Amino acid sequence: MVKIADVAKHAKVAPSTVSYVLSGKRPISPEVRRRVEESIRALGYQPHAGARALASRRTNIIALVIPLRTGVHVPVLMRFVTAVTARARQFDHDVLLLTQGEGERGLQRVQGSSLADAIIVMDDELNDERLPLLRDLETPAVLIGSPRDSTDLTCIDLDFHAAGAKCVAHLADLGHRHVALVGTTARVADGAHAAAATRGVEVATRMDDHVTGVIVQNVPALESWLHTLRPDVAVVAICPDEVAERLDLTAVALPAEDVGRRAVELAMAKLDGEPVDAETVLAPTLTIRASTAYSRSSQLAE
Amino acid sequence: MVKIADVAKHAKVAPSTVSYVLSGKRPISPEVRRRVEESIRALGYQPHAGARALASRRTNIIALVIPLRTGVHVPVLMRFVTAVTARARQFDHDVLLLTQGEGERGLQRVQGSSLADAIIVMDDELNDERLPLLRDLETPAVLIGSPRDSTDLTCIDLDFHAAGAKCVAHLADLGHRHVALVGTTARVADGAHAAAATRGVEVATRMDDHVTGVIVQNVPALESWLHTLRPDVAVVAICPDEVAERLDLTAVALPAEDVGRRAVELAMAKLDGEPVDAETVLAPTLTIRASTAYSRSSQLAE
DNA sequence: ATGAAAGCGCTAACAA
DNA sequence: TTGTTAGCGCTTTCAT
Repeated sequence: MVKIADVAKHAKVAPSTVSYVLSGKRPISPEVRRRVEESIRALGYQPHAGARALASRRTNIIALVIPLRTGVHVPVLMRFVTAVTARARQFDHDVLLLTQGEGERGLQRVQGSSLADAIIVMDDELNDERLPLLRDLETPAVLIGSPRDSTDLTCIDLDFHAAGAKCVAHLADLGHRHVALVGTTARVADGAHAAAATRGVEVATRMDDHVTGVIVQNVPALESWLHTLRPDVAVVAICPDEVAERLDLTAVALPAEDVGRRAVELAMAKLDGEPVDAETVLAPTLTIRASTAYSRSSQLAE
Repeated sequence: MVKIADVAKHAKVAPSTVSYVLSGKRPISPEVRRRVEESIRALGYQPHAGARALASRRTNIIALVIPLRTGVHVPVLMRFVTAVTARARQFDHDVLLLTQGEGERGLQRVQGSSLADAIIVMDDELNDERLPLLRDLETPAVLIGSPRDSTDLTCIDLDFHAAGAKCVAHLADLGHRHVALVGTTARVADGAHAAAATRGVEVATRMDDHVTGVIVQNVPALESWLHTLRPDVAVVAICPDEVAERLDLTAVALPAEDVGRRAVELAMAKLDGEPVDAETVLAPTLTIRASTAYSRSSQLAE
């Protein structure tokens, strides 16, 4: 194994100089830098992660905790994961994968044994039992999801309130005046009601004959129900992109890549001691598909 | 941070004794063991991963490289991943997730910086560019998949030869005498032909009027084709469980959990210096569903 | 701008 | 059965 001392000898400098060339933590003369970099290349030197972690108290590892509950949409989960690992690499970090199965103990282990510089916890389960623990963690932590109370946390998620509003706005634009909310969470409903109030749209609590448009969440579970809808009822969904695509649904997608990236950025910011918002929220994007292809007004005109 | 010296002091023993209690690498008197364990609990001691890695040259981390090509069935991939992490934990190891995007460099980095004790590479791409590198790796490596040449490797996969044979046998049992192979790999085809020879079954290279049963692989791509088949043609598939379930197909499933588990076991065995086979192959299991619900003979009898 | 040297927290000889 | 101690390879003061 080639170690820093070997490089130092080869470049005729002190080991610390090699270290500083690598870390950039102090000025190095061009000549020395050149020699050191040359030696590193020549010898194929790669710093020992453990030694580095021990001396610097940085592991260059991010722990990522993923949920394995039934009900999580696996392809979306996977997109989160790959987005996180890709972004982490850009910060010269690797990703340690923990599964929910380990629960709190996983977090404690990571923290206790200094396995990671930061922890990203994915979960949309609003009242997670690990939330208190997450608040007390020394290790910088970022939560992907929207807990009821984000105090002392760093959270990132889609702006579900805005998403609800956007869905209503779209239906309103098409001329719909009576819409129903199906399977929507509180935040989406709030957003929908807020938008409805300003747009003169009535929000029904359940389907009735006046309803000409519906906003649905949790589409996978409602798929068969959707098929029972009259074809002239407009549907706007809040669901994974692929599901929306498959069913040709106008929808606000969960921006998995964005969320994953931002989660890493937040984690790194915290690690650098920068202040970050407790709640980061991503603007929704609505993609129009067949389920709202025809406007209410044109239907009326027909 | 509580360190081993703190525990040692608290338990009135030497640091090394604490270390040995933890590792079990030398006999400890019951009394001392009790005291040490008590102190560990009282102080909430957790060994520093980096320090441990530096001193013992073991990281207790397994690197897992997953493919992200389009075409990989994500749910199955995820089942591999969770199976690997779960089994790894039972060996007191964590999982570092690398994505294929990094290619060879990822492997070199893991090895060069001593990030992991072992590497598991998932890939069914037969002629992977990383294969030569994998052969030369110092770090114990296990390949999930079936490369053309497994010399100097440790591979684990479903026994596709046996799977092909099993499919033919099942069709033969049902009275089929003319079967076709669709989308099958060489190994499956070999197994199918071998079984066909002993069972008096004709294997057609393409669909024709004599064919009463087909063996399909790569089902997702063939889904629409399957719908064009006459309903009395029996279908046996080699595909993920969930796909088979959704389409109600008699099938040999890819045993993701088993493969993941065994991959970890192989990696740990190699790490312990135990000799392992170059190729480990898992016996196929065939689940009977609607696509072969009626035997040929009973159809003829009708 | 560079070097020397003291640890980081742990494991594993080596001693007893 | 237990203790003492010399590193593991790196970072980071402290000197110069």
